[in-house]
Amino acid sequence: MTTTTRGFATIQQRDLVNQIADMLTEALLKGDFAPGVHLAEAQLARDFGVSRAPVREAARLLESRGMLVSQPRRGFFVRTFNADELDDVYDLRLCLERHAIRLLAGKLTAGMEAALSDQLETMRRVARNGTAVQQIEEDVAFHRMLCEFSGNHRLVRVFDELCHEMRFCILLIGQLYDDALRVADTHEPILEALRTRSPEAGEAALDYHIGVAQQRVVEMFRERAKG
Amino acid sequence: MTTTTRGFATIQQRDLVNQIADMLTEALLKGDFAPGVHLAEAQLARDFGVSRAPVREAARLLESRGMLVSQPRRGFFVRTFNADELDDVYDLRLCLERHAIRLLAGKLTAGMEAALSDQLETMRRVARNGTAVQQIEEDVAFHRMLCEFSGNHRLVRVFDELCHEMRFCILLIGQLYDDALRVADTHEPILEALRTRSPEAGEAALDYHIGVAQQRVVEMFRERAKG
DNA sequence: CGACTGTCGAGTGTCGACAGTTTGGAGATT
DNA sequence: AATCTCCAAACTGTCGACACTCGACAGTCG
Repeated sequence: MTTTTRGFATIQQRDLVNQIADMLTEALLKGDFAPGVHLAEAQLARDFGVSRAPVREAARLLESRGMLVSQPRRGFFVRTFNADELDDVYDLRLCLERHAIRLLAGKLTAGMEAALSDQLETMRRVARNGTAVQQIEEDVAFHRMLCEFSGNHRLVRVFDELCHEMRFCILLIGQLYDDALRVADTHEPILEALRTRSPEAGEAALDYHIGVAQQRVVEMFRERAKG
Repeated sequence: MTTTTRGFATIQQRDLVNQIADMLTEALLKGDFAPGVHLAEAQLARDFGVSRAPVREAARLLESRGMLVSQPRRGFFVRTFNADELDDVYDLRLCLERHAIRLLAGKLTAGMEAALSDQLETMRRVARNGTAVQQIEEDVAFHRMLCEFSGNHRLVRVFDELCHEMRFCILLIGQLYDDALRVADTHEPILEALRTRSPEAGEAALDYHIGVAQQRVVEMFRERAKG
């Protein structure tokens, strides 16, 4: 959080574009728009009570995040995913996190370890009494920490992009965690491997953890496409 | 090239936004704008002879590609790179290509091998009589093929983004290849390793090849920042 | 009956304009 | 001389409007 010299939080210059982008994102994740449907600028502008200009820019933003696609002279459409694309996303995500773990294993500090441990505790807490969305967010936050602690900021940016897409697909499926507490526990081996400072052990733990999730999510997604 | 049933090339619907984005990209890569300088929409609009709307959208596009950054109420600025950021880009690029090689080693077809071999030949040709820009493009094309043949389309997209940034930095440095022919030759071991279908050998060849480039480019970039 | 053509509504691409903000400098003050 | 204040110019964010394009539907001709 950026702060002024007096310690006040700076007033967020949340212009219309970002507000609209956030609202659209939320609507997309809530499933208000079916994949593939056309988003008319003028209609959205009326809905939000603004002109088309900021709507266009917000849509472009979401396009760059892979949530919308545009066709010349036809406008914006909600991004459609197929199971293969989702599989690619998970594959790439694993690639990134493996790399992050490899980097991280060589320079894990006590502070990082504590932060990861805390995050795991948070996951367990929301697993007991939290919404599905919260559970997903805290899960993502753990993995994001791994990326952050790797020290490669560019990697984090790509990870964030992939997360947007995974979230999109997961919430499209409906529900993911039948036993959130058990899912939270499966992160323990990753942290355990990191404590041994062994890149190989870390990669192995990740391979298993993400591999299971990938298989499960992609499978559910493939089923949903059929039914 | 898409064609109609009679063989006509489809008319490119190149709207202003894409044209402007391309021209801006070219100008940035040519070094017409120093890193960090402010790009005024109205001025660009006058230069291009259009209104501000398409200029804004083009700028947003370049922002999403990481070539510009924007600040609320202040507008767009040419992205500045420091050596550490460039190092991150190369680090991530190696991560991606290692993954691509790993995937590719298991399913290399004769067609893929021939394509890579051809591309290597093209590199040698432009190394003898081609511009520095051509040499870089053909070099990138070889590595892009590796990503494409991996079968993970999402990976290719990220690779393309990283390439934009690397190109930006490399052309900022001025020149890269003192001996382009030798550089082209250093790709041979990668192809050779792939022929043995060994993921480990492929990764090792890549590690060396990209490691050398990374060290060299980042070093040159760091020097330039000082002088 | 089928294929082509003209028309119409919806929607995007682009433009010029206005309001509020930021910036840089002239002038005043210490 | 250095710093502060205030103002004007420049710039961004947003808006409403217009022209052109696309897709659909009805009508026409073979």
